[in-house]
Amino acid sequence: MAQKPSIPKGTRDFSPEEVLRRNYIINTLRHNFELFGFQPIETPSFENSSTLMGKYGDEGDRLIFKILNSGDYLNKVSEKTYESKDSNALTSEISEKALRYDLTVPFARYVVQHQNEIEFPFKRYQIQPVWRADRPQKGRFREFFQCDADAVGSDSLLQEVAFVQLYDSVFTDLGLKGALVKINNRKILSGLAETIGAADKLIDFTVALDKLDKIGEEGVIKEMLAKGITEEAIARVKPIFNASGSFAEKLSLLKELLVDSETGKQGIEELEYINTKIEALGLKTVGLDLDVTLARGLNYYTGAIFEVSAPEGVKMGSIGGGGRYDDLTGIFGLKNMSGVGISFGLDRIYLVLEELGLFPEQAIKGTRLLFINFGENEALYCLKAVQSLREAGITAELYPDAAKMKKQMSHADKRNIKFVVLAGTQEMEESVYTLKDMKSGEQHRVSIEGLIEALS
RNA sequence: GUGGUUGUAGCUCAGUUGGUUAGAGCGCCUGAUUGUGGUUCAGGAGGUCGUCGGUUCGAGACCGAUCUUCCACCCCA
Repeated sequence: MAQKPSIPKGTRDFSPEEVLRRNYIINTLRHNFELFGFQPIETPSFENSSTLMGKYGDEGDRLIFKILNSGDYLNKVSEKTYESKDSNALTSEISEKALRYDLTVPFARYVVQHQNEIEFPFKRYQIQPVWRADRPQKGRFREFFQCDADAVGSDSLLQEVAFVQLYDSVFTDLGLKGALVKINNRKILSGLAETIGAADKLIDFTVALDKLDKIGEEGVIKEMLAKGITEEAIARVKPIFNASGSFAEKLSLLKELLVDSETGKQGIEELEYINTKIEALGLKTVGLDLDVTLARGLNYYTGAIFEVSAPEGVKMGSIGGGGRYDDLTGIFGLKNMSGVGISFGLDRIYLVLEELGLFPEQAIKGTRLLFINFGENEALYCLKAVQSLREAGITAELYPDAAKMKKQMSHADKRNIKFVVLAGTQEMEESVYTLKDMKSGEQHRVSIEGLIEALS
């Protein structure tokens, strides 16, 4: 037997229906990105390893797909490296290119490389696949699309405000109600760590805090203790574990806690500014909420942190996220370039829309009209009508072979084509077409104009 | 990367303590029906039981390795 074909772990094929649905989401995103003044760019699917390595932490480096050098790469490895069997050392000698891990670092590289051509502030969007050598599970793949919008070269908090509006606009267009934009600020997290005397354990502190909704208060406390944060310190931040109420109420709780922290107070001011503006402008679909426990993993966020959660009742994690990073381009030598950006999780939005039945039928329709093929002469007669229909913007096609009627009709049925036309010698003599509605089974004879009218 | 889980027809799955020729439903093909699809009826094709190795007189079943599926952790969209 022939070898059973397969695709690599964590990758997927997409059927026509799936591609149409994905395109519907992508088109909605693209439309809104452009509406907000973002410009499209694209970057290569693989970069020099040096561009990517070390930007995502040790864990990230492990998850980057490396591309093997061409030629007799092993022959060029130094004896010392070869004999040491040190994977990391060997990797850098046999691989100098790697698949894109996200869109943010390539964007930073792009900005630095093209800084003299770019007009700042620069707002770009980018919708491309990225790759991670992760172990896949539900909603997590080794190849997936990121849909990013970032703005660099402006410190203004109005950018943050615009991103909240962008989320609102996109989810309004997609008809997805109940999504919640959660916002926090890295400075508040720093302030909290500072206030409790754990400034040196900021990362451990935030990682533990981020798990609150997953492992609960006890779990978080346990993890913090394990990381060496004292009981007194934990007791001081305990009020935020079950902070509730309005945005303003949570802010006032933070104000009390962070009264001695300059950094913390600055974070509060920023959140207050964003919230005030959003309240004045109003949101159509999404909600905006302050979530003090929001502490997304990426180390480079310095200000606002965003995360969008799916509507309640849908078993899905975040469907988007982002934040402000003050010095992303610094690693490539361009200082003082603040950026802020968000990302939409295409695959997860797809799963949510599917679960809630929110894909509009018109967005995913295929061919609407199939002409049955009775032979050479009849086919030509049909193609004339096909041509006219296509000129009128109606998707129509002729079955390519004069196959059995049953086969052709069944083909239309399986492809979910709503109408078929039967045109044989009788119809040709009278210059008409027999149009059949596949759902009702009704059929009648009409002219070309009649066809166009019926399908319009 | 750690721990667990899964793999039998195109798809979803049965398959008894290891014992002839491995089954079902759906789908597919042919016919009933030479200008009418879906429904119905009759017939038919399709399997190296993920792969490699081991135990055994005998393996779909037991053991090992490997790949794959899904889940939890780590991390993340």
